Amino acid sequence: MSSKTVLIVDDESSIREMIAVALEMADYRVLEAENAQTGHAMALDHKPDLVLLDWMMPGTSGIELARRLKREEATAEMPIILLTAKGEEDNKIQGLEAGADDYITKPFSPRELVARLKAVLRRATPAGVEESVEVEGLKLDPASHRVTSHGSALEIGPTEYRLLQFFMTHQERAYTRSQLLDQVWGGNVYVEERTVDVHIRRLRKSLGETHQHLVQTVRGTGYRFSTRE
Amino acid sequence: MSSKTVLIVDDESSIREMIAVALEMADYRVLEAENAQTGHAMALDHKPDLVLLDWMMPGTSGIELARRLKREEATAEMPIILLTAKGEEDNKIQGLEAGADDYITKPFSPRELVARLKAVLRRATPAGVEESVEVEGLKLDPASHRVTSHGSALEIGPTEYRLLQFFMTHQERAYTRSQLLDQVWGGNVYVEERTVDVHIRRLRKSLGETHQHLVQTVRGTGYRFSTRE
DNA sequence: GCCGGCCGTGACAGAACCGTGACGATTACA
DNA sequence: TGTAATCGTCACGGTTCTGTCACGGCCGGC
Repeated sequence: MSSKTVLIVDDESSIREMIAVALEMADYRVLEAENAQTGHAMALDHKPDLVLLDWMMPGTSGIELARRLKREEATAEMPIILLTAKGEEDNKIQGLEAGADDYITKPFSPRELVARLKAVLRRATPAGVEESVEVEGLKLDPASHRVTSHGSALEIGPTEYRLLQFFMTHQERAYTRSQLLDQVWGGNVYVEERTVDVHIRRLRKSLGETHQHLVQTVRGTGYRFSTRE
Repeated sequence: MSSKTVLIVDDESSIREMIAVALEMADYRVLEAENAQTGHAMALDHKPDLVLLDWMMPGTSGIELARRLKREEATAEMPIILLTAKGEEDNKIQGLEAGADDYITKPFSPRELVARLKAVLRRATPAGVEESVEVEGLKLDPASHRVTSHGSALEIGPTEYRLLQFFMTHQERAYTRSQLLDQVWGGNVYVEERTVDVHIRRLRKSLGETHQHLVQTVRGTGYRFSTRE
């Protein structure tokens, strides 16, 4: 579950700070810019998953930046949430016409912010239609989030599920513990490499006698999922 | 999933335009009329699945048109959403009495509009289009808005009903709390994810011993409705 | 056959996750 | 206008999952 990156563009550092704290607590990566120019540059540079834009800023205004971002190919798909001071309700339509995806009126609670931000991200990321995979009667179906062995359900924990999913979509190739941590646990976590071994063990146990030969140890390297020997 | 047709009746072309864009992005077909007369004609002519009506218009007002549409056989089943300027909250009751299915205050975000429009379509689709669903003696009948277990009625709240309906029409698939909030609550609401858990609980309680195994927890992910396992 | 490194395995404590009852607020209804 | 129903949130507790460790077996090289 790789965390998303959010770019905050606001001239008041105290506001930026508040938002940043709230977002970091909700496990988002945060970038900050204090004016439209640097904001624009950072949007191009870091490709954040979402941009939080203050309406009123010295120099180029938020809405102007919003228009610019929507106009450019590289950033057009980037969801934008506009922040505005209370009592400027009329701007709402103007803001949304500029291409903003949502519009939050100050003052707002951090929780509201996070909730609306989630909603916007949810919409912006269409659920990937993942295909189910089957190998020797072992079937993993992402839609129902189920693993079956010749039709009967297997008990399997969340991490084992992800591990198996990764393996089944990347068969016949050896991965180091480090690579598996990256791919299955998600990059920026600090976890002992030996932990992989433990989950491999648990996965094998879940797979049972029938299928555990599919998860193979590559001594000195890591593990591999393969139907061949 | 053939896309639905929405008729917009508003005298301001900029508003019509904004709404049209939003709806087209959400994959609806859009018809526009700039006054009640042509709106009325188009409603009869094209039989849209829903009508968006501005309250204040020169000549015949939106609410008047709403009443007329509800009075005539051919258009009585047609869901209507009224649009009104802010600060005219009092009209709400009047509007709903006239037969409108929902009531949106300007300014509104396209997102909000689409969400509420979906909600209205979901619950107000003319009888006959929505089939009743039955699974293991548990039957949900949209026409009578009733849930029965082997013939005897079940007590079930509005939200639980919608939740169950969604589940029964989307079986064998796991949904995250976030997705359920989108689908059942409507995308623009700001509600804690754990709230889903509580309603799942209430739904299970309503279903009773007999059927609660159908609502399954997918640990680490969300919930699923399934007859298997 | 000996040895060092590598890996399987069981145990464990802390964290994460989910079910559940309760509560205040709002809404619907009589 | 009062009463009931429903909603969203919270806090508590049980259960499951996770990451780590330690022990010991296994393997390969010499």
